[in-house]
Amino acid sequence: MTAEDILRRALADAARAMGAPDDFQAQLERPRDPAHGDWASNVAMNLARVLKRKPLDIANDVVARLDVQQAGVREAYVAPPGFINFRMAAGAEAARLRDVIAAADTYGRSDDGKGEGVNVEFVSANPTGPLHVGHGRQAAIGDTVATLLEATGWKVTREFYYNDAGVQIANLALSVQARVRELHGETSPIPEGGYHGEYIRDIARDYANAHPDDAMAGNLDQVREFAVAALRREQDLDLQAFGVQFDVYYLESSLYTEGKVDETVKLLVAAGHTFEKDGAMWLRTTDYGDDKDRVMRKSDGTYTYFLPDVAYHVSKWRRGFHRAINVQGADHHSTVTRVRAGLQALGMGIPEGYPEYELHQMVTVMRNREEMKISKRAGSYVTVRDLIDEVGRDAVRYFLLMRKPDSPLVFDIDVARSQSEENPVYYVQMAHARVCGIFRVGERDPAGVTGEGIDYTQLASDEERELVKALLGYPALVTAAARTRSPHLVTQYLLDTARLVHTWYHKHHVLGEAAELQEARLTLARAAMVVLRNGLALLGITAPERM
RNA sequence: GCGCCAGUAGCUCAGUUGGAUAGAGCAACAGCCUUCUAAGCUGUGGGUCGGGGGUUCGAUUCCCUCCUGGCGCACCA
Repeated sequence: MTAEDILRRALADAARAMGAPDDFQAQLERPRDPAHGDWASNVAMNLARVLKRKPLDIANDVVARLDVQQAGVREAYVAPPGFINFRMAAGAEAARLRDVIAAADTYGRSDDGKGEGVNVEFVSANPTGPLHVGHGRQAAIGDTVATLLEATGWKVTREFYYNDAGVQIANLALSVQARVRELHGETSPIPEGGYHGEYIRDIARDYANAHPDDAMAGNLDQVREFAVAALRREQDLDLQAFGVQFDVYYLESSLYTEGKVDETVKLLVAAGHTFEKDGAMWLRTTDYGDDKDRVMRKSDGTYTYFLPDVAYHVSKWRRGFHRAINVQGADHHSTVTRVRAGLQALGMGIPEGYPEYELHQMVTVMRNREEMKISKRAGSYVTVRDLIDEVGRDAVRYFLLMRKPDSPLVFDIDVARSQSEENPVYYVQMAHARVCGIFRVGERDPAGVTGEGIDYTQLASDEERELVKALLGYPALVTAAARTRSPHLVTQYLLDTARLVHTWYHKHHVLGEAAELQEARLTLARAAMVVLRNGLALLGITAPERM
């Protein structure tokens, strides 16, 4: 049990002894200002109302009841308006660096999820072109959320949903057809809603070579299959370059071929939430919070996109995922209510909040202080590949994760490619490399530094105490980031921790100090290495040992 | 018009279930390389947390309202 746990329990026990409710939870936090101690609690203020007493009096009573020597507390005192502050004994916190080092790669992991399954769906691009920056943001967020969940004890399935059955795919086929005909000197316009990127010409050329018998690309089914396969391959390469791997690729077309769409319609009709109007079949989504009812089968007999979406989520549920997270662009937020309404209408016992959505705002790419909108290959948008080629995978991932998903993101290529202090990803990696450098220069094997037999009171400076606190706070950070699905908390944490490492490194020398001090500092360096490495690993970013 | 998201330092953004004097990076200015990586460090200046109400011991955080910006409001996906 950590000092934090002991304190929390002691506070809650004292509070209950004074009349607090049985389920009372004591809050404990790291004060922003070190002058307020190493830990602080506001239990007295929270209890003031219930106990009908002044916070200061309560605080004093609580302190009088505490016996927290075992947690390493040197001093507990009260500060107005009723905070209880704790100061830890010298070396008491640093001694836990031993645990950090012992846990190594597993430091920060927990069993929050208790091994339960969760499906994380992201990217889910239509196979109609290379992945764009928005997909990149989604890939980075989705992959990292998945990793965070794995790190906190969930059994994660990464899933990619291919919309390979809609109107857009038909347009893709027609676009390729037009380019094939162009190869033979025909002027054949790209249809309305078609695709103009250079990659369409590549596919057309490949198709012509592969199917000389179909010179004018008259076999649209064949063209479509060819084009979809080509683009799926291309997207796979994009994802591979970005370091993202999926467990399941789910094809929208399979929902039709396996009869799941028809089945869903039947279930919805049977459940009594549908009606016919103007030759179309509607779902009464207003029963579930939508502002208007939605067409599910158009008057021409085809389905609107949201019906297969509902069928798809039924599939997730039936595959045993009682938790599903969809990472999508915020421009799709209107689907949230609809899909959930469809699932509710089925009356299958699927919870109201299923699936969860993690919606992210748009990405704009800047270069030379101007918005960059075109890519050579894709034409009308910047691709993930463009970015990776320009600034490298690590920087792309880090930059796309820096902001909380709710914020629009500005990707500044000039900053991302600069190898200087203004680039946060290098700043963090550099902190790791510097610490590694100590071991290299000192010809010490990091694995030999276990933290055993160390005099932790040696780590007494402000810089060391702050760094120790940051390193010890890592597991809580991972838990919080996973629970709130917030990768940006990790980038923020790494930046903060890297700063503490750099400051410490600059101010305190390790090699050549008196033996006890040197060993204590090596232990701190080793622990910092572990945390930076693990944190970067969560983001899918490398932790170089030298730069 | 309706819905969702945002509005915090010159710029880009954090701010954990409401806590103590609101933070970081960049930019600006002034310093630091015979010392484990200067891809680094130190210091300085910089704020009506969009406006106005409310809840409370306490609000950037919760509620209401208004303003501004982005996105979405199809028998498109």
